[in-house]
This record gives sequence, C-alpha cells and structure tokens, in this order.
Amino acid sequence: MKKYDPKKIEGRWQKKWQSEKTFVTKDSGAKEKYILVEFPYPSGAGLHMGHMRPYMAGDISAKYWRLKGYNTMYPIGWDAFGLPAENYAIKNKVHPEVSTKKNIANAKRQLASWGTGFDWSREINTTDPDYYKWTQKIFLEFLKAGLAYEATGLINWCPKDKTGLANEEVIDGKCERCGSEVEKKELRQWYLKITDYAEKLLEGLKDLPEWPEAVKLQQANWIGKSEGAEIDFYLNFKKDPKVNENRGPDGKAAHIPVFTTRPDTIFGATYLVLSPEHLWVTLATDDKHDVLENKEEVKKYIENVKGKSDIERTALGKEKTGVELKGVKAINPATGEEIPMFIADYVLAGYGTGAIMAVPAHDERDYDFAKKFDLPIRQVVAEHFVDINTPPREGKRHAPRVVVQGIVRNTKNNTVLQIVWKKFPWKTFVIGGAEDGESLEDAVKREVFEETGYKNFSSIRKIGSEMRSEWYAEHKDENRYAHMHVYELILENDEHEEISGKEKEKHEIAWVPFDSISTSFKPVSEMPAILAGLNKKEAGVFAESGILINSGKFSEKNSEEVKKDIVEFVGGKIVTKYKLRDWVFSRQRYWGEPIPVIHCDKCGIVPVPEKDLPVKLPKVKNYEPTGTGESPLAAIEKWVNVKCPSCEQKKKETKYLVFDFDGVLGDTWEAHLHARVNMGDSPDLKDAVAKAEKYFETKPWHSRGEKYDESIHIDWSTRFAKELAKLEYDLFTDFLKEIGKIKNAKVAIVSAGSKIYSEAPIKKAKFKHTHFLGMEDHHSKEEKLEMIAEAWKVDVTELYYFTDTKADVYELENLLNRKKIIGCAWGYAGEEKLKQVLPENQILKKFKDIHKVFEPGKAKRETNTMPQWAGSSWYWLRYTDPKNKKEFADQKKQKYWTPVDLYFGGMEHTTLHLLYSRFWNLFLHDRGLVTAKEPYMKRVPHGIILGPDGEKMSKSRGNVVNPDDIIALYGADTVRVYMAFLGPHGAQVAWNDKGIIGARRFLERVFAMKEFISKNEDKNVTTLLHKTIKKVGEDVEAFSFNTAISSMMIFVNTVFESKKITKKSFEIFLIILSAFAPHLSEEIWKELGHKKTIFTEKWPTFDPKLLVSDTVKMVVQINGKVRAEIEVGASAEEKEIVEKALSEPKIGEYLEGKEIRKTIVVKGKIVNFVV
RNA sequence: GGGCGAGUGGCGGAAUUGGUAUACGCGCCAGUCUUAGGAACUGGUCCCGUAAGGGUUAAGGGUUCGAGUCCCUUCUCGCCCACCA
Repeated sequence: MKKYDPKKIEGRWQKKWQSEKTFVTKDSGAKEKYILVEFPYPSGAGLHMGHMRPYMAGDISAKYWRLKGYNTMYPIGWDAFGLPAENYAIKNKVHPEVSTKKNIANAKRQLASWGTGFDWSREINTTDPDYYKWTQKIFLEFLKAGLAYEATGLINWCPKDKTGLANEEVIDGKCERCGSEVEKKELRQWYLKITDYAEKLLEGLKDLPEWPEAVKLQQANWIGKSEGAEIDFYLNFKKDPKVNENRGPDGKAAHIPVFTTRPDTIFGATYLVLSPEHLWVTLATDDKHDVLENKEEVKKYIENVKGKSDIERTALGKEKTGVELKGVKAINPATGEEIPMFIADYVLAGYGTGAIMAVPAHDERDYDFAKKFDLPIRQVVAEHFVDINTPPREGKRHAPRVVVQGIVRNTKNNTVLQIVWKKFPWKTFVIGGAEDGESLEDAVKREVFEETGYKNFSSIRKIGSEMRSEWYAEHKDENRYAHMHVYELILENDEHEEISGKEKEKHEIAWVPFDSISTSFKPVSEMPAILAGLNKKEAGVFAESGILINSGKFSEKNSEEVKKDIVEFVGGKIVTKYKLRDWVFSRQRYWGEPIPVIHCDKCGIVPVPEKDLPVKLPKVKNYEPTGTGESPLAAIEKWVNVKCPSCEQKKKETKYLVFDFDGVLGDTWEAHLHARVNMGDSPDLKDAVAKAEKYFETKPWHSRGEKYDESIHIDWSTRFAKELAKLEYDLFTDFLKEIGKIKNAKVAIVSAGSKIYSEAPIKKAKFKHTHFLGMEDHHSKEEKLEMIAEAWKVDVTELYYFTDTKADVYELENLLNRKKIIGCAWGYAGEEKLKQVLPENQILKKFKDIHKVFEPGKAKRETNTMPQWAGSSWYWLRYTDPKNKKEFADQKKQKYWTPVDLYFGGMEHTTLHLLYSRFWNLFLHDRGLVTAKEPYMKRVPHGIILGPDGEKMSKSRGNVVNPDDIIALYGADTVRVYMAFLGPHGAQVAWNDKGIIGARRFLERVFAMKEFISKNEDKNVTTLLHKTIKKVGEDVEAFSFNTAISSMMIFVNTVFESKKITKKSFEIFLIILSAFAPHLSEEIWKELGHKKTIFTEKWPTFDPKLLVSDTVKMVVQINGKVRAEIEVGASAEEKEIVEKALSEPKIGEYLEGKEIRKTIVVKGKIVNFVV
C-alpha cells in the first residue's frame, strides 16, 4: 500500500489549480457569493500562523459555497503602503517598492502553499498607481463635497524620531518605535469630515442584523451619541464692569454655553469650568482684553497644560488641577446665583462646548475638583426608595416628614443599637421625626435619648446623602414620604438613663453585632444605601437619577421626568453630541498615496485635475522624515514645484478687467502728486511737488469745498480735466500699452471722475474698452460692476478689479473675488496704504507688474500622504472590476457582486478599518457612485492565535510560528485540518504543535480508507454518513469548523471499525472533506478514476429519512437523577413511554414504597419521576 | 473607572440552546508488533470508592421536575474604551 505523502501531491495540485483556473470566477451566474477576507500587509517577516486563520476560514467557506453551487468570488490583494516598508527603506536604503514587491512574492507563495482557492486574476495592490489613482479620485470626491479640509491640529509627535505619529503608532502614550514619550505638536493636517456621517453610520448598524452584537456595540460606543442640553451661563464682569454695560440691547452678549447630559442637576451647579483651550479663555488672556485679575496666573497654567503629553494629562488617579478666572463670575440660570469660573484640564476642548457646569454633589470629577478647591457641594438629587413590602397606597394621605435615623455604635464590642418594636414586626435603628426649628443633629440626639436613654457620644457624622423614602404607614393609614437623614453616633461611654414608660410600651432595645446589620434589621428599604454609606468616609457622590431637592419649583419631582422642563426653564436647548472626531487624514510620510492637491499662491487649494491622476510617488534618495514634521517628499523640488492647473486653465480663458483709477482720471491733488512721485519720472519728491504747485498756481482747486454754481463747475471741470488729463495721459501711456498686450482681455473703465473730460483722451490713446462708466451714470460702484458683469455675461466674481484707493477695496471686497482685487501703487493711495488692505502679491508697483497678475501662481504639491487606512477603505469594490481603466468599478459588476456576503477579519479593526470603510461607502453611495448602501452584510471576526507560550505572536517576543516550517513537516492539509480543529473560530487559541499529529493521523486514515472499499457497507455507516453531511454543512455555515472536523473523525473511526465502505459513500465523504483538505481529496478523487477536479462536484444532500431511527433511547430520571435507559419507538405515546419506564427493574427498585407526585415526559429525551 | 466576553479533565475543547456533562483530538497508562527506538494497532483514562454508590462545569445563592446553559452576589482572566460632562 502506498503511504500518504503530502509532499508529493500538494505542489502538483496547487500548480494544476493555477493552470486550469479552477478558482477563477466570471461576473455572471444565477447565484453568487462574495467572500472576502481582510487583505494582508506584506511584511518582510512573511505571514505567521496567526495571520492564516481568517484566510483558512474564508477558504473553507468559499470552497463550501462553491460546492453548494454558488458562483463564489474569493479574491485577494495587498495593503502594501505603510510604515514598516518605509522604516525598512530608511535602514537599508532600499526603495519600498522593491522590498514590497519581494514581500508580496513571498506572501503569495505562502498563501498558495496552503492550497487556498483565491481568484488570482483579481489580485490588487494598493501601491499600484492603477489602484491608487482611484483612491486619489475618491479623495477628490470628498474634497468636492466639502468633506475634506485642511486645518492645523495637535498631532502626536515623537521628539526623538522627529516625526508625526498616527494614533495607531502610539502605544500607551509612547512611540511604538523608540519608546519615548509622545508629545503634542501643532501641524497642518488634512481631515475627513466623518462627523457629518456620525448619525448615518449609527443608523446603518440597524441594517446589519448579521453582524456580531459586540462589533456593532463597539462602533456605536465609538460614535458615542449622547443626548443632552446646551445651556447658556451669562457672565458678570467684576474687574471691568464697563464690559457689562457694553452688552447688547437685550443685555445678553457675554455668555458661555455649556453642554450637559444632566440638566436636571443645574440647581446644584456651583461653579463653571472651561477647558484651557476654550476660545473665551484665549480671548480673555490676549493683549486686547483686560477682564481678569489674575491673567498672568491663568496664562501660566495654559502654558503648563500645553506642554503636557496625553499620559500626563490623563494619568490614572491624577489630582485635579485648575485655576480660577478671577474678576468674572458666571450666573447660574436656575438659581440666579453668581458662581466662580475655573479653567481646568479635566475639561476637554474637543467635546461638547468645551465648557461644563460643575455639579460636585452628583459628578465624581466635579466632586474631586470641588474638594481640592474647597468649593460648595450642594445636593439636588435624592436617592429614591419605595418599600416593596408596604408600598404607598392609592388615595391615601400624602404625609411628608423630615425623618432622622440614628445608628448608635459601641465600638468597644463592635455592636449597634437596635429598636425592637412591640406592635409591629420591625427591627430598626433609632428613628423619628425632626421638630420645627430643630437642627437635624439635635433631632437625632434627642430621638436617641428618648428612645434609648444613651446621651454621650464621641462623634456624630452624616451617612450618605439625603434620601427620599416612601411607604404606607398602616397605623396612621397614610402614605409616609420621608426626607431621610441618617447619622452615625459613636458611643463615648455606657452612661444612660431610664426611658419613659410610654417609650417602653412601644419598644425595647437590643445590642446586635455590627457585622450582622444587613440581616438583623427589618424592614429597611434604604438599607443598601446606608451600608454603602457606612463604608465610606465621606458623603460621596450620587450620580444617578432620583428625586430632586433644593431645586425650586422642581423639588420633589422625579429628575428624569422634569429634565426637559428644566432645560426650557433656563432657556437652554436639547442637543445631540457625538464622541466621534474628524479623521486626521494626512501623514508626514513617504510611503503612502500622495494627496492629489496643489497649493497655489494665487488660487489656494487646487485639486489635481482628474486627467492628471494618478499623482505618482516620485523616487527619492532619502526616506527620512525631514525633522520639521514635513514629509520627505517636501525635499524633492522637481516634484513639489508644479504649474497650477487652475492658473494654466485661466491663461486660455478670457480675462475680464475693470480699471478704476482715481489717480489717473480723477481729480485730486494727492493723486496727481502720488502718481508723479511713484512713477518716478521726477528726479525727486521736491521736484515733483514744485512742478505740481507751479502748475496749479493759477487754477482753482475745487475739492477744497467752495460753493460754485453748476455752469461754472462744468466749465471749470472741463478746462481742469483737459489740462489734467493731458498731463496725466502722458504719464500713463506706457500703462495703456501694457494693458493692450494682455491676450483675451475684455476691458472696462469705471471712473470716479467725469466721462466728459476722460473719454476723449482715452479714445485718442486708442484704448479698446467695452464700457466707460463715469460719474454721469448715477449708480453705485457695486451696481456699475454688476452692470458690466451682466453685459459680459459673467459672474461678478470673475472680474479683475484694478484700483488705486483703499476705500474701494473695503467697499467691494464682499462683492468681488478678493483674490482678483488688484491695487495700483502709483495712484491715489500709494503702496503703504494699499498694503493695509491687500496682500503684497496683489499690489502692482510698476505698470509692467500687471502681467504678473495673469502669470500662473507659484504652486507646490501637497507633500503629505494618506494614512494606511485609505486604500483599504474601498478595496472590496475594486475586486468586482479590478482592471477597469475608466472608473473604480463598473456599476453593473458592483450590483452583481456586492454587498460582500461574508467578511472575515479581526476584532481589532472594528472601530478603524470597519468604520472607515463604511463611511467611504455611505459617502460614495450618496454620490451615486456605489450601488450598495452597506458594504459588508456579515462580519465574521476571529479570535487571535497566540504563540505556544500563550502570548500574542510577535517578533520581539520570539514566539512566532512560521507556517512554512509546519507545512514542510506535516503537509498543508494537516495544518489546515489542525487549524480548523483548534477551537471555535471566534475564540482566541494558543498554537501548540503537540496536537497536530492527531490531524495527520486522521488524514492518513482517510488515505488508507481506499482499502475498505467494497460492494456494501454497514447500515450505521450509511446513517452516520448522512448525519455527517448535515453536521459539516451546518458547522461550516456557523463557522464551527472544529466540530465539523470532529464529526468527520467520528465517521472515519466508524468505517475503521466495520472495515467496509462503498465507493459512492467514500466519494461523498471526500467532497465534504475537500473544503478542509483539498489536496488529499483531489488526489484520492483522481485515484478513484475521476478526470475532473473535485471542486466541480456538488455538495451532497442528506436523506432526512435516514437520520430518523425507528427507536429512540430515552433516559429515565428519578428526581432529576439518571437511573435507567429505555429504548422506545420513535412515535411512542406518552403513556407507552411511562409504562416502559416503570417496567424497568431498576426503576421499580427505586420507586418502591414511594409515591410518584409528578411525571414529566420529554419525547425522545427523558422521563422524570418526581417522588 | 466604564463597556463587552469568558471561566468545563493534565491540555485544546464538545454538549442538538433548560433535558444522559466531559464528544473529538492531544497527552498519559497498559498491552500487541519490534534487536531497540519510533510509528502503527487494541484497551483504559474527571474525582472518591474493591464495589454498590456518591460527587463534579471558578465560588456562593436563587428560579425549575431538571441548570455548564437562565437570574443575583463575589472572584479570576481576556479584549475594547477611558477625566466624553
């Protein structure tokens, strides 16, 4: 007999599946399944045993569904951008592309060596420009939709490596690579506005019934929706009361909105806390404001906080720190009280409004802070108890009472005083009512004395906080509503007096051990709270809902029920907040998708035109981060400096120019003077002034405001203008020439001066223009510009507007495109004044400068790259159409394949990859680019495989198991079977070589089973085969691979016992085994005479009739204990079963002399006699 | 601190979902074969007890005719989040 030798057969079948395209899928077929597994990162170390688990689970599932007759796609690719490749490049000076290629080849070999049935024709790679072209394209979609934006933000910064770190590279506040403490640094970043999709992402979870609850819950928690209220707290400025007067007409200018989920506790808000980064604080501490008495102290605290790392700031059990904002008070809108304001780093700037109302009595953090800063703590919610033994009755008198309870302790023998009531079944502490005007402490002391006679106490303290307790008091026929106060009194000495006869009639006293209070006192509904209070040194914090107290008209109401009313009462509004933050979408790294954006100093952010995609990563010599936090790409000038596509486009377009020069065609002295001086055709200022003065010596100067009649004015201005224009025109001839040189220009003139005197000289200069709007057109400047734009049929923001006055800029900046307002420095205002309103590159100093306006701007590429999550956020779409050059995936193909039916992956991706890709998909779906609303119908998480030492497999721990070695030793089929057998797919298991021999033995037995082929087989073999078909099918669908293997083992063991199996049965068994051990199954299949691959076969159906036997074994129990076993017909009636059970001799023995009180029959399972 | 999950032989684990606890495999013990070792095969293997029988699913309590499974309390471990108002 041939021996089972996997080495001889496995490679051969792997090649054959490749060459015959056994697992390549077409985009058509009646029934389809899309089975996906998270694609791997091809690391230099290769795939370890732990990585293989999801691929195997996917492979078994894919093979199963294929056999079930589904057109099953099981694709694979490479998530190959990322830090390890870049770090490797830095160390070894090897281009990441080179090492990545090598690593992919290795990983591919590894995956194939397991006998996986991936469809390699659909292989993708995120670093392939043909792939990341579409990643970039999707980014541009986000940009277009306004969901991608730039902002400066605090990022994680490693001071040693001088580089920004992604969140996932920060482990416990330390750099993953060098272990140094991570700092915060402000850097320009790209963000994706995932927060816009918070609600949709949360809602979408409802459409995913087949996702594990744990995964959905984690996502929901991550999104962190909470309903609360935003309430304004108005301020009262003490240091500078004038500020209060400067409030708006309604007196409501200075206020701070706070966010709270407990508006019901507002009456207990005794101070306000702002985060150190709060905008109000920033303003209050700047140079322009002077409202704080301790500005320097506050500034110092802010500085201090800024320098702190996250671990310092959030260190476990860290003492609260903060500083009061002196000189200003807030007004509690519920009580009208003035309360102090603080800044403290326990309030986060990024959540809610960055400010809180502090309620120390009902919030642990506020309590800690209040204790430290000695701030008032006011209880406003009382815990509520209703006695379940004697609950309040309807229609009875409501009798509120202030009630005190005294717990009198003798610490010498550790006992506590108990009141034993004579007329009622009560054992209580000292209990009684407080009288009018009496303090609570006095009341409790008095009650103790009256009821017990004891009078000397070494200490007395309040236990817990005030409570509300309700019960029906039968002896008074009323519903008691107690304002309950509990005190602990430590007895100083035994001295006591006789109690009155009246009291004696009611009760007697007893000393009971302190440790037994929980059982020896009855009935006290508030006992749990008392016990908890006794154990604590302080009153503590009650953070739940209850009955409101000290809350004005809301007192004695249920805090939950009046929440909304209180919000309304203080003029707040109900709001929803999310913990989800926008996604920091840039990395200062080389090995990632370049963000396809160009920064132009004229146009700002310009998306790279689609035709220019992909923006390919350039080759560089150095991959080291620059140290400034910029990507290494920033150093590649050739790549970074580009023509601005927007400016290039504009070159070809018609330019719409409007000139508005007071200095040229206007009528002011200054204009003239400036013009001369600035133009530089006078040798010096003195000369220019002298010339001008001389010129105007004999002429009146109308702008001095003398009165004149209109005819004189016209006459005067005509003469004035003629002269002036003549003079100035000489000076501006050159400028007009320059304007003439501009290609594709349409020109208009708006003049503050008169058409009468200006038009003629312009005509004379043969200056071509379409409009000339002087002061005869009685329109405002805005209107004039709008008229011109309308005539040119362009938007008014298309106009370039040239002016020489500051006022025009002010007037028109909201109408026009700011970037197209150009100042001319030789005119009225001059360079210095123009600089106050325009950036320097929008000011012309010389005529010739006008061409700079139309020159393309200086443009640089964005040098940040995308994070590793980018490529994986949409890869599942690309598999449906991996070669498409026109779009990322054809919609027909998407519709055929998507959504993904089964998605295998790790739990660690729940809140990152899984949420990110849902976000991308929802967005693309909204843009009409994707057909499926949710990408993954069923998520199948796996438990991680630990190393043999029970620790997570990692190179540094040295416990990595290399699958190559194990395969070489036992063969791929054995490893597959063993991995499946290890444990349930969802559970974490430790890899242990010890048991693998069992899997090998099992396969060897299957191999040897050929010897048992015969014409017939035992009936139990046939029956078991059908049971096994059913079981394995069910188990694969439930991912219980371990029990599937075990049931196949049982089948093989059974065949070995009878040593007979028909060829047909053996073949059926091979088909179900083939999903787990593909090579072996194929090999035997071939040896049995089959020409075609086993994977074109159909999964066998089981015969349900065979599964039901005629008789069933049942267990007979007496009082739940098994006493006998009986065999009855499958359809036996209850009566028959009971009779049979009673006839069992053993049962008879047990039942002798006993009476059967009850008989329970569960058909096919048990009979139970209760005696 | 919060959320989620788990705890069953020497080990990995099973239990038709409330109905014979410990399937299947590893390991171990005994035997067969063999010069020997290994492999293979046969039998045994939760604990106490010679046996009859009794006990046992982290510990304790509860519901039930019946609990590994449901409920409560406590302990231990794992994962995720963590000053989120």
